[in-house]
Amino acid sequence: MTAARRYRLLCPIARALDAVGDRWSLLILRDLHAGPARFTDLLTGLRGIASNLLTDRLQQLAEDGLIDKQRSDYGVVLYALTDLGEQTDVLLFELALFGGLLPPDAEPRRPGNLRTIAVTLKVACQRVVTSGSTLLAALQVDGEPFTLRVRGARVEVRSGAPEAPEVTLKTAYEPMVAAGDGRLSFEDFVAQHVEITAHKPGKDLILTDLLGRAVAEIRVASASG
Amino acid sequence: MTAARRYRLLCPIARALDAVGDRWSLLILRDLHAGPARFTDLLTGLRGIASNLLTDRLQQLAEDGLIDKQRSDYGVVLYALTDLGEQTDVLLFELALFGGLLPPDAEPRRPGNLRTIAVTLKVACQRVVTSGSTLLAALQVDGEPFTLRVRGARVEVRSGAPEAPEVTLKTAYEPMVAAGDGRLSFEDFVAQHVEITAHKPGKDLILTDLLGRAVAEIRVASASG
DNA sequence: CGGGATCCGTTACGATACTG
DNA sequence: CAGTATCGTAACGGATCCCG
Repeated sequence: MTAARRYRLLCPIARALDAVGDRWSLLILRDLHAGPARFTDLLTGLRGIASNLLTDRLQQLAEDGLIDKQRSDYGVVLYALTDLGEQTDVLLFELALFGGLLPPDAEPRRPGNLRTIAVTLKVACQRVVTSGSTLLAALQVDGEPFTLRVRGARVEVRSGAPEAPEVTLKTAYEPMVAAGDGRLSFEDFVAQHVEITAHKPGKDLILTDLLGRAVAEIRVASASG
Repeated sequence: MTAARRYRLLCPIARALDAVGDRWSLLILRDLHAGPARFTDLLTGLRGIASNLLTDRLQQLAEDGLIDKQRSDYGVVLYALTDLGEQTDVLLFELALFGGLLPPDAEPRRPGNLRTIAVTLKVACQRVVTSGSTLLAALQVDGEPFTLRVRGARVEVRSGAPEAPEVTLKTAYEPMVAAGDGRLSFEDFVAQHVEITAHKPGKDLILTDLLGRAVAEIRVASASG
């Protein structure tokens, strides 16, 4: 956001919006919660952002200290959340919670990738995880690989497949969102749209239990307004 | 937001932003959490919004079912949150929490009124209130009257003075925000910027205890990223 | 005076094309 | 792959005007 169009108020809500309030910014942060990403990952994932706008936003977010531009040994450019940027997770989750109350678009556009699911899934699981748990799961959503890791009371959801997963879960994006919105019960979701394979005994139950309580938590939080 | 500039994605975060993501919308909702407001209340409170934009935003928010336009007996037009609109409270609180981590502007502009404080104060108190409490407090922030009411486990913060307050608290806006941001300790805030009068014995202690725990909660939530 | 509507200059956005 | 450059269009900001 250029200086001219900032609110410049003392109110912390306005202050937050001056940093993340313009178009695309929150969606860029959302996708970065799935782990560091290349320019092109973001460009395709955001489905419709112009490349010059992506450049502008990335620079702005970097200026405000929310993201970092990294260049690996072989010249690969990666954008990653800073510690400050990580702290948008709960905020994004609350946005998702509120968005779930609104009717979905009649003919929504498909994003180029599904990094979009990472924050919401992470925070939802984080809220219900029991400390001391351990889990390393491979998720495949419409064929796209993600890693869900629980260590201690800490949950992590990242783009990309894990090395030696204890359990593998395959599902599809649309039913996932429908379950989160409450348009599809968790039981029907699992029965009809989930294929799960345990590589280590019992880990399949741990995963479905975690996901079930995460979805239940979303429903409770949505209803408690 | 016109149809052309909507994201139209399935992702609930994008869905939320399609409803509340354009400029001023979240700040309008923020101010409405202080209770129903007139067009002019919003116009002055938002400090710098153009009247045509306010009209546009109010219509859009009404279309999406977040607010209601009411006309009282004497033709006074009031805008109020719907039940759906009320549910933006936690979202706005999380924005405030995140904004508190960002450096405040060097020379912030003053809003025309202080409705801005209502949501944040309400949700912060809501999070720490002990069920069964009862309190009716008159707040005066820079001379502007607010009502803080606790009934059961329900907290309400509204613009305007209460009828028969059990306690009256006078303070100023800037130190309030500083205390919320953590730039000023709660003890210093109370000692230097708060004038409190109990009209019913003990209610002053109940109020300061509530506020103290609310501020502590904000600090904990901000640090736990 | 409250509650807007209209007009107009400026800025940001969106789409496409192009480059190291 | 990671952007830059250009350009038409839509949104914003400020001011003025209008009507009950």
